[in-house]
Amino acid sequence: MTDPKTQIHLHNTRTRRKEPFVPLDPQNVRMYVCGPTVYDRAHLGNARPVVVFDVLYRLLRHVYGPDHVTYVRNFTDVDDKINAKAAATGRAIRDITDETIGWYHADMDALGALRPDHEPRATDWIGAMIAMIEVLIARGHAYAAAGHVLFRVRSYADYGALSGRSVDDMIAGARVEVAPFKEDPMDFVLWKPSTDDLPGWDSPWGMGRPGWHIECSAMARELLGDTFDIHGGGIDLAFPHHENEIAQSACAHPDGGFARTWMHNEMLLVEGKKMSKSLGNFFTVRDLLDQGVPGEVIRFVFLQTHYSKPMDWTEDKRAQAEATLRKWRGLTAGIEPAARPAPGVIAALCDDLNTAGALAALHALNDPAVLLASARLMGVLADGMGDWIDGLVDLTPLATRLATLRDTAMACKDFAPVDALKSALVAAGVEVRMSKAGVDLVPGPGFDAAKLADIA
RNA sequence: GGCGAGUUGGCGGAGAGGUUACGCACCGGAUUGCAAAUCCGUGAAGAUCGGUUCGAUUCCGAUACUCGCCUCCA
Repeated sequence: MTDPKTQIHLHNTRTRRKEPFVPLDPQNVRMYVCGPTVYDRAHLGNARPVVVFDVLYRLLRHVYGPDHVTYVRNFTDVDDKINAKAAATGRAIRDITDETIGWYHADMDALGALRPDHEPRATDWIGAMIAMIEVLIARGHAYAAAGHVLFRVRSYADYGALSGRSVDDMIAGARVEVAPFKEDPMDFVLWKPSTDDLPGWDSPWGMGRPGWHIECSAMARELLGDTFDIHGGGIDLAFPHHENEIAQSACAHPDGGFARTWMHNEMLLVEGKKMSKSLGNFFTVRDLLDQGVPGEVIRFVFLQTHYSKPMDWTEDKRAQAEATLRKWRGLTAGIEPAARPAPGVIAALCDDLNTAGALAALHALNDPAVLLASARLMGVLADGMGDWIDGLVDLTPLATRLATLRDTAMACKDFAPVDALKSALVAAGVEVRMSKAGVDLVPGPGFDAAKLADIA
């Protein structure tokens, strides 16, 4: 499967350049992506990194072999938002996080995203976090104060390198009150105390719970090692989350390089604004699925925009994506995929995951078997994702009826009955194709099976 | 205020220092009982102002606008 001529290039946030991707170990390419905090349904913006890094995962598996890629995506199941929901509903935290993880899996599966090789839950790795915090304290990079443990940003000279800012700049722009027990305003929490009504674990600093960033540092190290290839997530995580991860990992294990390539996807926009809870402009993946928008269509819309650019979700894009998929599903129906995807598609994906370019290359293909194989490399036209295309309605009887009416009309020159039936079918969203060969009925965009009942 | 990203034809959206991106829509033609689908074809672009160059939408620098991020709350 490995083709020595296939060279992947990726834009590295750390160096701000597009670089040739050279894995530390081609036998085990390692990628960590920041996953969700599981307190509610994933909104559409949460789905973008999932699809982006799913495409990367598929590409890496294609280039290095399916057994030579390790993909880790965490579940953050300890967080104050979860605590708040538990307090508000009276439900157990584990109950909430289990349910939310189930939703997440169902929704991301619907988008055709492969499950990562490991999906660690933060609460299963508290010990590793405590151990890492102890190392940081021992090495002088962290200090305990007032039941908290804080990371000493001044102890890490490169703090701010990823996001391109200096500690002094950040302090100058700071607009938040500073806790009195901090040595420096920029110091961030590694561990914080828990009261009896909050989830807590025993630690050298008393009952408490981890801060936001330490989980990823600890779990990435446990599952991927001190140094690994790719770390990904949304651009909004670059600061402070990833900056703090780097500080923690680099200071705890200075010999490891932590992640070599950092990749960040841009935000999903709605009406030109980032989709976020605080703006109230969000909707969930499940909302769309329930409205009848197939996961494959959502995925296709995502792929139309390069991951490094903001993407506006619009009804128009949804309709176009659906039309294209209908066309391709029709072209590839009953066809076996070719042995290899098209070189042009692979080349586009290897060029910093140019999914829009790859889609364009797909349009240029004229062999359905190659189209199918190439599309599947990107996670579309997959088996099991195309159920939406067929609907559950057999249109054959109506096609036969229309053909009979048409034959009669051709003889007697009265086309009114034919046109009446055709109009009804069109009104129900059916594409009517009449040719010398016969009549073909295909569910089109906006197909509504309920309206067929009136015809029958 | 600091840091980062973006600005391409009606819409979406790529690549490349000099030759048609592509998709959708539009228009013309073939085809059709009329359509649809399909096929063929035309037109249409790169925020503004400078610079480098024989030549820039593509490189460099400003300006404008848009978006994102800026310590436990997010």
